Amino acid sequence: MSKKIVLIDGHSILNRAFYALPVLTNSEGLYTNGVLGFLNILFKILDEEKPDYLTIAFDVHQPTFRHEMYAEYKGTRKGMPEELREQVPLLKEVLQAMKISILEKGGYEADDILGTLAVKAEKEGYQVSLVSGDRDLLQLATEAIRIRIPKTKKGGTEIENYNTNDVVETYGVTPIEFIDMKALMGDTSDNIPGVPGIGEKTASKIISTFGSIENAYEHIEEVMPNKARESMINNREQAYLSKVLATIKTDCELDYRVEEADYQDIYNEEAYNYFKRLELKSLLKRFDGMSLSNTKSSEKNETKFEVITEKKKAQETFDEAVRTSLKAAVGFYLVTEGDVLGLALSYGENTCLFLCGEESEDLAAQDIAAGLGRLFGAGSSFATIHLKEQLPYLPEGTEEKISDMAIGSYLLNPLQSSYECDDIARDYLKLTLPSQSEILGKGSYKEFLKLKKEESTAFFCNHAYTALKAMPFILEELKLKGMDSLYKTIEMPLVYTLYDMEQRGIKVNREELKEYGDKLTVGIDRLEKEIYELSGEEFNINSPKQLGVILFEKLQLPNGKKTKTGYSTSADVLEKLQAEYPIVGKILEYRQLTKLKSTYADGLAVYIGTDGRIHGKFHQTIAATGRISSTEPNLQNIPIRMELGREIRKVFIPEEGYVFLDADYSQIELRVLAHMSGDERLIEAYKQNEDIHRITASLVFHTPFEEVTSEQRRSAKAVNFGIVYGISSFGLGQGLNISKKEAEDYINRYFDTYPGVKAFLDDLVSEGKKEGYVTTLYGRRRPIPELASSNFMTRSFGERVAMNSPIQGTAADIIKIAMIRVNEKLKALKLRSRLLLQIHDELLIEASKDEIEEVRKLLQEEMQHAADLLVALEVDVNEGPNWYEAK
DNA sequence: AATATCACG
DNA sequence: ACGTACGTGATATTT
Repeated sequence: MSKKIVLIDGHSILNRAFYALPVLTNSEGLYTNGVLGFLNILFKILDEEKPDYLTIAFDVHQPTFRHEMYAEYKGTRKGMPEELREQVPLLKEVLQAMKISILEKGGYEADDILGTLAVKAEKEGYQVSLVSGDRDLLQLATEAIRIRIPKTKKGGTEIENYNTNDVVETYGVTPIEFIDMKALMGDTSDNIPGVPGIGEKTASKIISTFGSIENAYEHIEEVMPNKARESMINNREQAYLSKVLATIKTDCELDYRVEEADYQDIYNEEAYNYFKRLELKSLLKRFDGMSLSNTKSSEKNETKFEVITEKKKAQETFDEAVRTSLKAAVGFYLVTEGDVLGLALSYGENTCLFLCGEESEDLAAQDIAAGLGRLFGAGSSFATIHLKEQLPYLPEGTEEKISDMAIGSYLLNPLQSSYECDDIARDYLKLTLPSQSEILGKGSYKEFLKLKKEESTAFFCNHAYTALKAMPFILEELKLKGMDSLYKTIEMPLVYTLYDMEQRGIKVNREELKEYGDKLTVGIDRLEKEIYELSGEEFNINSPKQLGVILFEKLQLPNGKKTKTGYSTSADVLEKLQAEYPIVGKILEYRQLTKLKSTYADGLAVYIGTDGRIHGKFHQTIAATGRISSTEPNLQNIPIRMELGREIRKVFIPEEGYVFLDADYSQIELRVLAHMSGDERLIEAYKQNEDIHRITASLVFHTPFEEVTSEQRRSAKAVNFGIVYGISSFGLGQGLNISKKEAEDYINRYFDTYPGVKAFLDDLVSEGKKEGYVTTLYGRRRPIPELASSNFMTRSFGERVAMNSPIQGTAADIIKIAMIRVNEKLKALKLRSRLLLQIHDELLIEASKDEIEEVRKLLQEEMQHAADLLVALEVDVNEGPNWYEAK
């Protein structure tokens, strides 16, 4: 293997890092977010590549014509903010302390320095990684030079990699041709004029056809389309100039020798002191082994993974795993894609991967199934990740034996955006693993196993390995935080419930859905004509930008108020104009219809499977409050509020011989509030078993119950909602369309009426501020970092979250308990009726006609008694031949 | 990839 | 004075 060198574009990465992270300072007031982000990326790359050499290049800020133009251009928008500027020297100091080779030279840009170094290193036989945030460098990609572009995705950084082929795949041109392509399309931020009228698509087409600008001019009469050809003819000079500007120099005069760029001693005392002073706490653990040895300690225990494709060897390994499972936990991960492709196992000190199917002639999926049967028969403690996806291939009866580390780490911190293996390894094992998209990209597991055997097997083994190693820490932490019961009795059993629901799916009448869509199309066409008529021209009504111009400029409608990047055309703005301007009503109606058509009529149709059912997915680790979410498609936002939309529920139907039973909690969140706050009057109000909004209105407005007007009731209802959302006078005013002052008055009256609620909400906020998190009745936590913010808006948001999360979260806990019990009970009683959907406070059951009464009772019972609160939970059950009728 | 809008609880 | 209701996901348009 040839030696590796990593070259980093210092300014570009620092810049990316700075904008990716929220502002962060140490206690001295030094800004550190850019430095922190830079170091995170640096360490990620070092851990991943373990290169032999490393250099970081900076351009010196003053010189070159090209650069001045750039500064000026940026100056017109926003210069480098002070917070970032001061981190440049700071970063250099830190890197110097780490004894990392830094290269900067006046007169050259970082691109040119990097280009020169990369080409030089390649010539000398090195494998080169060029790290930058800038796509310009793609022109340098070769087999030996890999361009790496870190992207700041939610939840961490991911790195896009480009060798020659990757550039071709992404842009349709070779790296060399990329220069010409860029020269044609131009780049304002680099001050490359390009050829007017040619964008990315056209440029790619021209260059992939002709190979270069020069050749394109030689055959200029063949260049298509006409517009591009003419523009090229008229801008010949500019095209050639652009090419010069776009070309990165590879022949800078640099006094640089690769051998001097080795980095031996990055974890030294001076560096440690810098990290400590900057309070880069998450990075400090990297210095743990410092005093023991100063040499390359990043060469940690490289776990060895074994790949098994022989039946005999597999049997023996299963034997060993079974023996281990009798006294210790075993980590596993089933690799599936339609079928089982393999199984990763981790036990004791051994981690291995069985491959079956196409990857092994000897080992079949049945062999793995048999092995799994033996293993789960013997052992009692297993750890994995994403259990729900593996359940189709696991034996029965694994409940209570398997832990899912993604579920556990979600409970420990529900704010993360993903709970993949690499996230968990980073958080609990301080291990840097490549993410799926980094090594796999967008390909399938099958391709992945074929093309990148070594990386893919390591990837799968890491799942089993990480599950085994991280699970004890996660379980311990859950216990410490009082969430072990939540985990064991709610979240893990729910995995199986959701799996059942996904498998069952819900039947949809395809023909009727089609008819519904056609009906919408008729209405859309009619409205479209009418709108064009009224506005005097044709335009794209779906474009808020174009619509804004038509309404507020051409037609001069008043109130072009709400802006951000133009006029707001949102429903609440338009509704206020509706009465006076007929076109506005048409637009609102048009919006409604197109929404129904695209999202529901057309959108749902593509998910109907061969069995005539839609098998949506339910996600358990998304919502910060503990709710479940639904995708592909989202079955939790099927229209109901408007009649026309509601109609679509008629296409959701039960199987022959079945009916739908729909059960929903009545005001579960308000009841939870009554319980948690212990407010006596609110509890009393519920005991009366009367319309709660009317009671509230009666109390708040000091009006006899019978005399409450519908207006008063509406206001009281809005206040009740507001309370649950984390009340604010502004928000309530918005919701009720009244002034902030009036809203404030309502809120005060409400709190006078229910003083216990006020005290409870105040307590939640102060608890959140003190502890950094709030909890539900079942111990589920929601951290609220916003409460510590000095920014008023951010902090206010945190306060509302502190008031809302325990209520919404407790309601979520309760219905989860109900779901598990309902599902279990139906199965235990051997009933054919089954749970299909959960919509936050509602369960939809497909009930066999001969079981209706039994199931109705069961639903009532289980849902009502899922929690024992100070106020009774009320459940309404409805029956119907489709979802529309059952609600 | 981000923004605007709107569907639900 | 600040400028917002809480929690999601899908689609179309624009950058």
